[in-house]
Amino acid sequence: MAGVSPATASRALADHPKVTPKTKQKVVEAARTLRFRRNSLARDLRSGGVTTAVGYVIEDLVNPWFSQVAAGAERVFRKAELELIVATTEGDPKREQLVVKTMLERRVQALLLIPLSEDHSYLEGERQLGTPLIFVDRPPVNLIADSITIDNRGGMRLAVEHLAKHGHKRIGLLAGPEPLWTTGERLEGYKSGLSTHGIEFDKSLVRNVQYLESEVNSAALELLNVSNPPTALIATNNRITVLLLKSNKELLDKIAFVGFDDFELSELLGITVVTHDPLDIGREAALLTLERIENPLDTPQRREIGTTVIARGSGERRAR
Amino acid sequence: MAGVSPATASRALADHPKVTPKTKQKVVEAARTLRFRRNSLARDLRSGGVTTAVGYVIEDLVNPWFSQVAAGAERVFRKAELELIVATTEGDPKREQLVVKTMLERRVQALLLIPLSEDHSYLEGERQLGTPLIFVDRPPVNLIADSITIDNRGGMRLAVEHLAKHGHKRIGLLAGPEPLWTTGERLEGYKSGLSTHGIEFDKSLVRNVQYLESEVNSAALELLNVSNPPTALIATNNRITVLLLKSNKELLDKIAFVGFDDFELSELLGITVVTHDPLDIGREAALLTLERIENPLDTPQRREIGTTVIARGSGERRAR
DNA sequence: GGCAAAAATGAAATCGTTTTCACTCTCACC
DNA sequence: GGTGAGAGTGAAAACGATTTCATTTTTGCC
Repeated sequence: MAGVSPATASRALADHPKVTPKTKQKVVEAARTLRFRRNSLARDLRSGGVTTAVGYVIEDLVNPWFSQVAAGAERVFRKAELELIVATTEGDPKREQLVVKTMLERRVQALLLIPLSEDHSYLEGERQLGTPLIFVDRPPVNLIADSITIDNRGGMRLAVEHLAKHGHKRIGLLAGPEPLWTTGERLEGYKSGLSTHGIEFDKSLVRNVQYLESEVNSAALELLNVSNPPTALIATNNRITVLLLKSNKELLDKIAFVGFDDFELSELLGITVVTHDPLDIGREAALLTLERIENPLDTPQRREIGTTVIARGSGERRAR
Repeated sequence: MAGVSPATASRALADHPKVTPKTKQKVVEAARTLRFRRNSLARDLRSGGVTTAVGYVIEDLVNPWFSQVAAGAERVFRKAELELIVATTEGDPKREQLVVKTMLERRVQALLLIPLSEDHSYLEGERQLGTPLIFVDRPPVNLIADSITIDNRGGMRLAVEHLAKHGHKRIGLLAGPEPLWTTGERLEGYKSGLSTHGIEFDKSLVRNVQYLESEVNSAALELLNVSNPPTALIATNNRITVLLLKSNKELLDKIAFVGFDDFELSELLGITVVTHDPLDIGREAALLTLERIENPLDTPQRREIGTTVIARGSGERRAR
């Protein structure tokens, strides 16, 4: 329509320097009236076969923590003109593989992954091909790749220390499901914190629970009814904290309590927590991703995000 | 490597019927050892130039409401083997245009949009080209397109009715920022609800606020200090409700209160709300999208998601 | 074994853009 | 006016898969 070759048209629309203003104007005008939209598929295919997108694989979008991480990452990627393609695994390790495969076929520049499966050797090939793989919240298993995690052990040590400072020597632990890597780490941090303060680890003060109101409630009641019961309680994540609040708020008025991970309205409810900023994790993960895109051959890194205690009342009650 | 032509290789990997099991095996094997990954860019380009992805443009990922909607949509799209590409506008209408353009260049099958801008005529061309455009939570302006919204007016009428049933005749309203379409709708619903119950609309009982704790607090205090003060209060969205709780929980113990939109821990706090399920919105939006992909020429629809009252105590206090 | 039909495979075009290379044209300078 | 440099443009290849059409191979049957 502008009476020029596709080559010139392409150059005109790409702001190429070697094109007469007159020609350019003709092309731009024709493009507008034809409602021309450049096809990125063809464009990306031609120029190296890599899209300007980054994949982000998560368990599920309903959990605000995941979307906060996504938000933090997105803000960084946006500046680098990278888009986010999101896919969920729905807690199914098999789906993880499928979803990852689709992402890679889509030729994303990099892949952020909150892993589920217990073995990531299936990604070894991809790693060798040079696609940056960034593990978020949990490290890779049987694979060498970059990862960003929370300082789970350190955070838990902080929680124990906080309670110890307020005179507690019997500290109960409501922990999440066992197989989770983070649960294990936090348990280790708990033990390490106890030993630092000369408190002996007592297995009867630890309960692993599923995320059900009833189960959390009964586990908490059991914990408080052992002989020589705890004077303080720690929950290893915010889901447990919230379930505990829903099922048995009064219980938390009687003892000292510290939760791991913050949650909305925690301030209003006066719940002391050890926490971190999910946006930070996303941001750091994205920054690491950009570095790895830049230098794909550098040694993979393992970075940790620090945690802090926010005192709001529940964790500052002194031991009897 | 398998000693066959690209044509045969393609057929073998695509489970084409006309390919010998033996050849297929050779190809599959070669693909594995070469770590072959099909390039969707090329594939999609060849087959019509449309990706198997749907764009989702939102204001920001931090707000759980948006990600819940995304989750609802994702679940439907997953079954249709469509992926979600997410981009945020960060509250900038100009960015909306940019982001939408990028999505369309990426050749998404459809575009879900929680619109920000006040004029969507810029999408008219796209609509004519047949790309399904689905507006979520707010309808399009100056454009005919599909939309899914909450029944804002109906919900607000429910809230008023609920309070009226408990004897309230003076009902205050803490409303969000004026320019928002939803705010306007909810205000209309409030007025309509009042008139149904023979209560006269009193402008002095309505306050528009920005999302700041201090502003919400002072607006609430002002409302309760007018002559002949309200005995009940409605907040037009959960952000206001939460800010009110944070700034002045005691205030809500004194009067009847109904919030619009639910929020985490509302149950624990005993806050009565008019609500809907964001997952529903996402689901419906996705279903509508699939329909439109199927029949691009059908007349655009405007669907509404219903609301219900959940009584939890705060809204059932009787008027003095 | 020969022949026709059916099945399997390959050659080549295609999707829409970018880019290299070659070509033409303009312009400055001698 | 001729020469050469440089700017602007076009022709054509390329990206990696799919698909049509033609060709080759296999199969079934007499």
